[in-house]
Amino acid sequence: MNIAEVARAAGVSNATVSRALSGRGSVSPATRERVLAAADELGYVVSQAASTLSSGRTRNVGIVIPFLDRWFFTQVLAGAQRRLMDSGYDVTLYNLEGDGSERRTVFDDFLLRQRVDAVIAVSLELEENEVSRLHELGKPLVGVGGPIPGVRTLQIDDDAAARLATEHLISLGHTSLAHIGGDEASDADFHMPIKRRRGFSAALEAAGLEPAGFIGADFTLAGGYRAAKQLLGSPNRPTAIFASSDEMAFGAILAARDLGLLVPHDVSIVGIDGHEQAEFFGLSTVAQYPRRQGAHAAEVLLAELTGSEAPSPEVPFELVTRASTARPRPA
Amino acid sequence: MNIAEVARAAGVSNATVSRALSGRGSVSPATRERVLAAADELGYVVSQAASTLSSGRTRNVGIVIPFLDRWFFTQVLAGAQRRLMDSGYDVTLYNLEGDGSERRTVFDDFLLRQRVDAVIAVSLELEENEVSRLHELGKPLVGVGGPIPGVRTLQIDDDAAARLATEHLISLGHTSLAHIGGDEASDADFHMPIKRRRGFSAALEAAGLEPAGFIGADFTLAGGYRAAKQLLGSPNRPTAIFASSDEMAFGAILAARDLGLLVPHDVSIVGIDGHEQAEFFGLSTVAQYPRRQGAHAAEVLLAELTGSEAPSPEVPFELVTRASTARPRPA
DNA sequence: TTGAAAGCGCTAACAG
DNA sequence: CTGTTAGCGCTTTCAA
Repeated sequence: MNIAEVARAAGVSNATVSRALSGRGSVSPATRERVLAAADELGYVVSQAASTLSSGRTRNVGIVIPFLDRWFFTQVLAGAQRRLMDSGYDVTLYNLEGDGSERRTVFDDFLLRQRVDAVIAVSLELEENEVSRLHELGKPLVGVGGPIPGVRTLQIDDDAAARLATEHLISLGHTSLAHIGGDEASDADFHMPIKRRRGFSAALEAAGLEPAGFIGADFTLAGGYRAAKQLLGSPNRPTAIFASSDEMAFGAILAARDLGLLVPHDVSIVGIDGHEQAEFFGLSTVAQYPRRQGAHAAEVLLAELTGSEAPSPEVPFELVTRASTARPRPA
Repeated sequence: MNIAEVARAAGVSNATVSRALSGRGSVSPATRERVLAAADELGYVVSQAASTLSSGRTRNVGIVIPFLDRWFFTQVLAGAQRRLMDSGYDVTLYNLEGDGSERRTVFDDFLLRQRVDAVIAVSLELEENEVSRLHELGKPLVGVGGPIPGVRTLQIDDDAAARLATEHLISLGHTSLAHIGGDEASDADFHMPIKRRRGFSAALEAAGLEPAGFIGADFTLAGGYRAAKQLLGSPNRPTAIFASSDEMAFGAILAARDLGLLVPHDVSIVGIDGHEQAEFFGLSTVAQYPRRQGAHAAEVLLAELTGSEAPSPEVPFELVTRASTARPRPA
């Protein structure tokens, strides 16, 4: 089943079938109608390989991701995949987790094997030559969740988001605030932890307050738990904790409970993310929308691929207040 | 940069380069050496499209998945992707979550567009004609996490796993056991909930016990929480709960705590999955290894594609005992 | 073991 | 608006 058979059935040339089916070039409505009918009847679908070979377009986008088991990443992936599929694009997934050897493979072999039209890099710090090679090949590249030098990137303003979370606590009247943030090890994340910590500090400073503590941990429930245990177990424990991610914040909530502390009565806790379980935990958080970020990234790429003007990448975030934050208990 | 340039550089024909690089057909060691050197030097990689068009092979496997935000699925995906990448295969991700309209698109357009050599279906009940169309196209198909009629599938023996979990509780001396399982809505899962419930019942029956309760919920933390609250809030609450998934079990643990019950002192809780957070929660569970299941699935496909004998799909599971289960408190 | 040559199925100039 | 035609780059007979 190939284009020729459709052409024969519709009584036109191969080229016309190609035009009618792809939408490139003009075809009279009547002819298009006939072609579509014939193609449908015969159950014809273009051969991806032939089309690619001839046109240079693959209708395939590569998504490179550092892990698969973090909520943020899968959300971005899902959002991007969905948006791309809606436009008839396939998504090839490159999961870099592991020893790092696959990273070179991905770049040297896969991306260069002309398998993709464009690339989305999620929370990944690309090396300069990785970026430039993609550029040379004319492949649009957009980052999500971390800035890549010279590359359009979608990410929330981490500094501002952290400030928002902190100011929320301050506005409630807290004066003893601690922060649970990323440790040095979380470097796949472009200093994101540092920016959030900076936002925290800035908000405190603006209010004339001193930080009541900082503990680095990894971005997991267990990490948040351990850090919070430490913070809340100390003699002069803070009355409020800002955690750099919701998963950490969940851990902090559990730690507080295990210490017999009531949230928010004894300690207020706020996170960043808008994780789907935040509602369950009653967690106040600065929500970001990774799914939309993924979809936006896809749109930017799609626009670049079709030569239209790329949409301006707005990356909204907002405070969602739930039961985990309240005024501090009067001393 | 194409095969011809490499051929020229190595002083051989295109055909020989193709043979040397693909390993199909015989080439003298010396020649192969020269070809590889030339290709490497020139930074040549075969054009996927041209190769596919000419050979009919895509070196691409489609993975179809119902959601992206469930631990089990992403683990399977990661395992399969990794194994396939190691063998030089790409993975195209089809995420079916949504209204179901994309399901037809995926089958009608994407899979038939000759974009994949094989398909892995994760926890997806395929319709008969979907299966047969893949068959007609000669595309190997393997399922993970749910049986598809007429298709090789990797999945744990749900009945046996549930029995194992239940017997663990019984062997500790519990006589009042309840079950939190999937509700009717979880139908993407091939009656898996039903099989697990059956295993639970069978184990009780074999021990001459009556079930102390069953509540259906969805496979989430919140679902498990609500169900456990109900179970544990009742006047004659069970001393042990078997939850169909670890996430549900986490919810049950939190529910117990919120009710002021001690785990395992007042109530023992066991799950199924071997979720990465099970350790944090101290959850006893019947661990399965979805990552390995994904890798196995990939191996089966790879074997079928190369014509070698497919490995026998072993799908192990085992009881991992932690702090959430213990003897019932003497009455 | 190696080379010559015929496609694989589609797209995009170009001509009309 | 439509047809003709020349590739796209590789694989695979078939011969040598």
